[in-house]
This record gives sequence, structure tokens and C-alpha cells, in this order.
Amino acid sequence: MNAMTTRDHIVAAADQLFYRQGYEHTSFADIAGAVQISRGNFYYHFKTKDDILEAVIGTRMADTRQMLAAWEAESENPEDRIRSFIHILIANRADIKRFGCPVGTLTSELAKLNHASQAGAAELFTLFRTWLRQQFSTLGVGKQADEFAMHILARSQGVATLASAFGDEKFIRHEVDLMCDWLTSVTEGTGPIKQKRN
Amino acid sequence: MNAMTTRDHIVAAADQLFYRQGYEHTSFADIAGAVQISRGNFYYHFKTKDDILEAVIGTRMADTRQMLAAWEAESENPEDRIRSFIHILIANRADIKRFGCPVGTLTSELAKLNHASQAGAAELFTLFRTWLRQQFSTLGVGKQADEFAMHILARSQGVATLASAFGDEKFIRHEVDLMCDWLTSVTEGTGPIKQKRN
DNA sequence: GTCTATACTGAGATAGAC
DNA sequence: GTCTATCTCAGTATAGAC
Repeated sequence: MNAMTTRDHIVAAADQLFYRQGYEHTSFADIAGAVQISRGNFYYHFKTKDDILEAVIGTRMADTRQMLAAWEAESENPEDRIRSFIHILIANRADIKRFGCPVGTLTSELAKLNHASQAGAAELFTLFRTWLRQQFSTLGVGKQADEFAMHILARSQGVATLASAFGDEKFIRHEVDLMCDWLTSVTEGTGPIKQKRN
Repeated sequence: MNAMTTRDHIVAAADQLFYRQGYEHTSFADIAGAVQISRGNFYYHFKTKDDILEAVIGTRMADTRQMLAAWEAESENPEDRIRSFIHILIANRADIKRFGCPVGTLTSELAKLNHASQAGAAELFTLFRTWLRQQFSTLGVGKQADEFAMHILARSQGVATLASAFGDEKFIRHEVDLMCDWLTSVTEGTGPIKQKRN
């Protein structure tokens, strides 16, 4: 089970540190310290810091896909699946309060660095966007599926940014409620098998 | 009119560069290059890089106050004033697409650096929050004024983040419309002097 | 107030022993 | 695969001439 290679450990540590300290602000010494290996050993596994970032984005992509698949497995109802998405804000509220959203903050940072992996980080957003769009499509909202997906992504991002700026977890809960209300309102009377109430 | 001191030029250049490249990624050489002065001269005006950041936040505070005052002067109607706020997303769409929101991205970066000026940057948000709350209060939404202020701040932030991630200006326009619709819906039948329609 | 020259530090990266 | 030692370079910061 725990067959994690040194390389895996490096990526996992870098993932955490990039999230908490930012990519640029994280040095090899930081990562090496977290993994308890020497800086020299480092370069056996990765040639450059950019390579580590690429690997981190790769694992985040894989993790995200897995999470989305889990939400699909948990519920047949797209509305509930979307609610699962909204509720990660609550589940991760402590981290979000301190460090913001892992996807949004990384994307912003790489944009300013004009970094080569910019597009890779944006792919993480695309993963969510496509999945959300698919759920909305199944609900039968037609052409609006992508708009709705973007809308809910944007609101999640905003909540994360402000919760972090003001250190306010209660705000997260309130906005999550509003987002769920919104979801209910736009899916009212739609959907493939909506036969509740009567 | 153009009585800008060297110090002012430094702050203005730093402001731009911090926004476009990020605080940490901007070096003294970058700023000195933009202002066309030597790096040595630099330290006559500012002892440390942190000092420059403080000055930048200071001018941003002043600029923001001025902008808010201008919006108040432009319209007596709080709803129109709030619309002015929402529309900065459109006015600044080109920059937002490339670099995100100046306030949100700075706050995020400083949070990761655990920087001393974190609170100062958050004050920029507070400026908007307080002003928006005041407008909503005048509209007569009662206790919800602060919730509404935070809601619209959050949505603006989310729009900026996603517009930047996907390089999508059209998305900004669409979400601005939605925010204006939302504003209309929550202020319907409220307000001190609402006697239109009849 | 502005410049040049320079000290000091930390970070990314390499070489080579084990 | 992992280590130590070392190189190089960029970045912050200082000293002192003009």
C-alpha cells in the first residue's frame, strides 16, 4: 500500500508547499527539508524546479479526476453531484481560509510569472468546468450548461479569495448556501427524471 | 501638474510591476529599469523592498478612496453607484484578463508569503466592502447590507480569476450582466425613493 | 539626490564520491 | 539512489564618490 517512492514523496511535499507558500517562494531546500533528503539527491529525480511543478500539476490532475469520478459514483443525480462540488468549500474551509483555492492561486501565480506551465494549471480548471458542464447538460439546461458551469466555478473562486482575505469561515458557509439555492432555482422543472412533489 | 518626485515614480512603477509580475517576482532591477534610475539611488528613497510595498498599498488606498468618492459624486442613487463598482470589471477587462484583480492577487500572494503587509492589502478589500455596505444600507436592505457587499465582492473576484485563467473577456461581460440582474432583484421594492413605474 | 562599486546572501544547478 | 562539496548567478543591501 505504502509503496511511495522518493519521487512520490518529493511531489507530495512540493504539492503542499507550492500551495501553502506559493511556487516561487518555495525553495529546493524547503522541499528537501520536508522530505528529509539532501538537495543533491533532488536532482537525481528532477532536473529543474519546473519539472517538479509539472509533476505536481500531473498528480493534481489525476487526483481531481479521481475525486470527480467518486462524486459520480456516489450519486446518480447530477444536482447532488454538483452539490458535492460546492461543498468542497466547506470540507476544505480551514485550508482555504489560510491559503485560498489551490487551483485559483496557482493559476494566478503562474500567470504573473508568465510560466510555461500556465496552460497546465488552467487545465485543472477545465477539468472541473467540463465535468460541471456535463452535469448541467444531463439536467437538461441545454445551451446554458457551460455558462452555469463557469458561473459556479467563478463563485467558488470568489468565495475562496474573500474567505482568505478576511479569514472568515462563516462567510464560506453562507455563500455555499446561496450557491445551493441558486442551483435549485436554475434546475427547477428541468432534468430527466424530476417527478418529486406528487 | 506633473510635479511627480522620483519617489512617486518609483511607487508608480512598483505598483504596475507588482500587479503584472507579482511582488516577489519583481526585483529592484526591474523597478529601477522602469524608472530609469540606478539601483543605488533606490535606497535613498526606500530602505527595503517591504517599504516600497507599503508605499504602493498606501497609494492604492488613496486612489481607491478617490474612485469611490467619484462614484458617489456621479450619482445620487446607491444602485447606480453599485453598478459603477460592478462595471470596473468591464473597464479593466484587458488587464484583468492578463493579470487578474490587483487587490485579489496581491492579497493571495502576501498570504502565501505570510508577509507583514498582509493586513494592509486586506484593508483595500475592506475599503470596498465598507463602501458597498453603505450603499446597500442606504437602499434599505437592513441587516443584509454587509452580506450583499461581500457577495458582490466575491463574485467580482471569481469573475476576475476565471477570466484570467481562461483568457475570456466575453465571460466578464456575461457575469457583469448577471450581477446587475442580481442587484436589481435584491433591491426591488426597497430604497428610500423608489417611485418609478406609475 | 544621484551615481558606481561592491559586499553579502540564498537559490538553482552540477560533479563526483559512496 | 543518496550524499557532500561546490559553482554560478540574481537579488537585496551598503559605502562612499560626485
